[in-house]
Amino acid sequence: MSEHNAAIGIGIGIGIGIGELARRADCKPETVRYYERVGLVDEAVRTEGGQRRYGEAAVRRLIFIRHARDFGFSVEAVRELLTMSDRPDMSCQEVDAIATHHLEEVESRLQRLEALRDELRRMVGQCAGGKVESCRIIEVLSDHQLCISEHDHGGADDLKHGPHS
Amino acid sequence: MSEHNAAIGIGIGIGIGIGELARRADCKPETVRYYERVGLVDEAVRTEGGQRRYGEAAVRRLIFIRHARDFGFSVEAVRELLTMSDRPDMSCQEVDAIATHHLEEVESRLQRLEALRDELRRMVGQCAGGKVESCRIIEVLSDHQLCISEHDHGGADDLKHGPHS
DNA sequence: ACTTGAACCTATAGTTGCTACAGGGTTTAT
DNA sequence: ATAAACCCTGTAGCAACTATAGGTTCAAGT
Repeated sequence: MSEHNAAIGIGIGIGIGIGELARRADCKPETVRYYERVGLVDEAVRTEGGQRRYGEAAVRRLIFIRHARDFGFSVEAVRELLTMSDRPDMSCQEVDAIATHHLEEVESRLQRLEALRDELRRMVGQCAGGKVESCRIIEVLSDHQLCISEHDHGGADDLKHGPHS
Repeated sequence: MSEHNAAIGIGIGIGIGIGELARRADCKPETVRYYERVGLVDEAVRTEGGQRRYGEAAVRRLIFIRHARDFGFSVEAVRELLTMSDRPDMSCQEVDAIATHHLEEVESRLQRLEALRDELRRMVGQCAGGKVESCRIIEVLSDHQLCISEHDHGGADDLKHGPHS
């Protein structure tokens, strides 16, 4: 049996360590411990010495989480998605709602980022390469009037916060 | 003279308080104090009672900062831009370099966000509205193979970190 | 059995750019 | 004189990790 399990990759009574788990989901051990702390992954079985050991289920769950995070879903959204994926009999309406909402946020962010890009292009395009004194970039930054779009290309925040649930 | 200054908006010996300053640059007093802490704005003159008072120069500087932040420049980038705008005789090469670099980052982020949007659209579009069991969204999240783009649509980080300097 | 070195443990602080308190003091207008 | 509106400092919080310090355990080789 252990040959079979070796082929699968995880022996039943043994399991893999946190490093190997992290490698399989393309993240770091710290991230896994973080997910455990915030309750996205269950507390792992421990060896006598206190080290975490994981099985196939944990690998699948972590890959799901990392993939959803890759898609930009917030940790809270991932938590909801996980809850639902644990209940296969449920209607997937809510899953769809979360994904659709997220898509909308990504689209609105895209629009604002495009406006920002246009404004930056204009700014950079107008720099004649002289002295700071007459630098178009500095001027635009000093005077909002010089922007085409009336205020708010999304703003710095837009580039920071992930779209939530 | 105080009538004239009232017209300008800031009396010479008096100055405005932090609240008024913040209002003029469309931010909050806390933000101004934060900028002071990190050295983006100078320490203000204080009243006898210890309250900050500002003049026109501070208003201009803060507006510049907020505008640059609106453009998505990081605080560190803003610091450099400020240093340069303080030296009008310098060549604006470096200004241009910062802005161009920032533009490039915005553009690359846009691309990844577009890929993400496409993937999300596909995912949402394929949801047939049945049970979670057969939910296409859950499936895609469980299995990266189902993505069109080979891995890495930018990732969650992309939606969080602002583009730096 | 022993030793080495990689992997692991916990707890805590740092990242970015603010924002939000708590628990006071000051200014200004009536 | 008193109240409303403003301001002060210091600290903690947000998201989602990442990094570090200082120690323990595991697995493999000799």
